[in-house]
Amino acid sequence: MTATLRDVAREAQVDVSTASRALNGRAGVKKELRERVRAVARRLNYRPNLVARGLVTGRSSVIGLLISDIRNPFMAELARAAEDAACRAGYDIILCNSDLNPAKQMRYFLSLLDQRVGGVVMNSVAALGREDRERIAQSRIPVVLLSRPPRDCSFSSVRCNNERGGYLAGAYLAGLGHTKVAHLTSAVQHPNLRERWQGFSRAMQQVRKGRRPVLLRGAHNFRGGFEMAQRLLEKHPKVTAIFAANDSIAFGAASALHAAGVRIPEDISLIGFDNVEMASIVQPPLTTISLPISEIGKAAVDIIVRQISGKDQVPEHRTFDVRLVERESCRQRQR
Amino acid sequence: MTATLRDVAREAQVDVSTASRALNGRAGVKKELRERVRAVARRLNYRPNLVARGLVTGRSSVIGLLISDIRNPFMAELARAAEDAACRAGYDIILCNSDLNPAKQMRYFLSLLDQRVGGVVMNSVAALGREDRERIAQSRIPVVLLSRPPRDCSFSSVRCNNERGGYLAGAYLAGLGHTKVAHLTSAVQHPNLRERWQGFSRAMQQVRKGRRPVLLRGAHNFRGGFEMAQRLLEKHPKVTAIFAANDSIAFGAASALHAAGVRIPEDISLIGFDNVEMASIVQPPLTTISLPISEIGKAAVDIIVRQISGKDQVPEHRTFDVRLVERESCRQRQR
DNA sequence: CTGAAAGCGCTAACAG
DNA sequence: CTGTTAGCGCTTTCAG
Repeated sequence: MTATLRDVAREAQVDVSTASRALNGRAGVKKELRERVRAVARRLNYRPNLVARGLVTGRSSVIGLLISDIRNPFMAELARAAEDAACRAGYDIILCNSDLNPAKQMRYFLSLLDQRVGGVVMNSVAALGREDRERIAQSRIPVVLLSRPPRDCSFSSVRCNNERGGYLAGAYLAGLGHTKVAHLTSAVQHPNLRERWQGFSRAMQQVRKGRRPVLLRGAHNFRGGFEMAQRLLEKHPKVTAIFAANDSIAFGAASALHAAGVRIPEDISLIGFDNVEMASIVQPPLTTISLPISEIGKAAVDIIVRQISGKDQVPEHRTFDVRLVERESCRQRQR
Repeated sequence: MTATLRDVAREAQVDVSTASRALNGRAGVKKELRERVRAVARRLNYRPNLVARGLVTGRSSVIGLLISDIRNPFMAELARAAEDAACRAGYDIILCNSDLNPAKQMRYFLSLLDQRVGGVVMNSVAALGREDRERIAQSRIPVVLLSRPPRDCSFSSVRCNNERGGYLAGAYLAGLGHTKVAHLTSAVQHPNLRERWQGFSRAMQQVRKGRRPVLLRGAHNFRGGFEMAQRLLEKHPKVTAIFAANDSIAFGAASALHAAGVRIPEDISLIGFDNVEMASIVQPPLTTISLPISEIGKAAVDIIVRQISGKDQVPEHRTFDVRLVERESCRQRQR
């Protein structure tokens, strides 16, 4: 059905190897021949079979993107930027949703290996056992983590300064006079989330009268935020400010608060993390910690691409800065 | 580095063909041998090279998902469902964002062909020229459109009843007494969006005093909705209700309205389309047309999988029903 | 039931 | 500069 290199070669009356060279623009092909081959290829609608090429060259033109859940707007933005960068570099992206489930994550990684992807951008390997981590390292393909990498490991990483982001959130709330605060985060032990919590705690410890924040764990999505806020209202009614570990959690919390007749920011202040597009449009607009999501996605793919083509397999690490975006979901604590 | 079938065969002291049969569970291998081969494979961490397998069998285990933009929450939900279904069937998903740009769309389709994907789920081919459509059809791989297919074409399709959805929105607004209404939709001539508009128009024509709705076109995303609403306020200040062609547009419009001091639903009623998760959490919660997004994504992949494995290449068409979800963004028109 | 041989479509030495 | 040869890792006839 679809024309092969042999068809082109036969039609142009040259050998397949010559046709290959001509089409790939490799040096050492007479101009006239190259033109002829290219003309035939165009006429036959020839398209190179990347599967075959990958088999012989040993390198594929596919990159795996193994994330928690594409429905998380943060991940969608990141995936979009990653896909754009990959496309520009001539790569395709295979999308996998792990829900941060370790078993699922490992299964997906192996299946990406089966597809002989050139590299993988993935959330984190913190939840995986030593053996699995070893297995990933042994695969010898470039891996970029979207979180702080474990010590002495061969993976690259791209992330934001989570600790500082958490600190900014805490300092901001403390500055508004809030002493009884809560942090809504995930049940999963993800480095990014842990660091946010650490930064937040550090900020709260620095203020006098600062009590230890209430820590609630649940699913790190809209529903989880909703449920955690409900629990919070029931068990810790004195809390005057909430720091959500990401914007999705914040949205869920806002929804629960609203349903319970608790006003934001009059009754409770709310601050998020990520600054996804939606943060600016919910009512009230969400004060949150902003990070360059697209740049992170792009940087991750760029590292993979560089490591695939170059031979420098030295891991690269990039940390992006964060900043607080003040909108309308927080205010001075009322006496 | 990674063990090959030959390694397994040598280690198990059988021929590669026997090893292949044993591992693939094909009939006609003595039990004892099969066990031995499998044991060796496990010991060597053998994983089949799907690229090589695809080359010889001619069928790949990858499906292309060629959509407008994964950042659209509707698409993210659909992609997630599609990926889940694909994974269950042993397929991987390659993600491509076309922005509905015809040239980009075609480029991506061809690049998916280069990867020898087994099939493609894509938005629509309406924007493509005849020649490109022909090219897609000639590829002979199963294609599922997420919109009404052009007549006499060989593609399958999965979609919702857009016309009815538009009609429901129109009838609802008319029932609330709105006669001066506007429709905010995309500049792109997408069948889904056109059908929504047609249904909406039909509903408005049925009411007495119903004027022709104002029709505004822009980007079918948050920003587009924002800009269209601004234009609307400036040029058509008398409008009392807005039907947005999708929820993202509605969110953008809500934001612009809010920024201009126009209240929803007191001053203007707003209804969306898609019922993405966010619709229930914005303030006020968005009244919208609901469709089974996940089922659509799953159905699309299921059709591809069925057509790849079975030999029935007859196109399949599925239409899902819609319903109106009444929340708080619309109210009776005030005199 | 198992092995030998051919070949998927392509690239990459190596000769000429 | 071009053709010849070999082979990537796997499946699949075809013999034995």
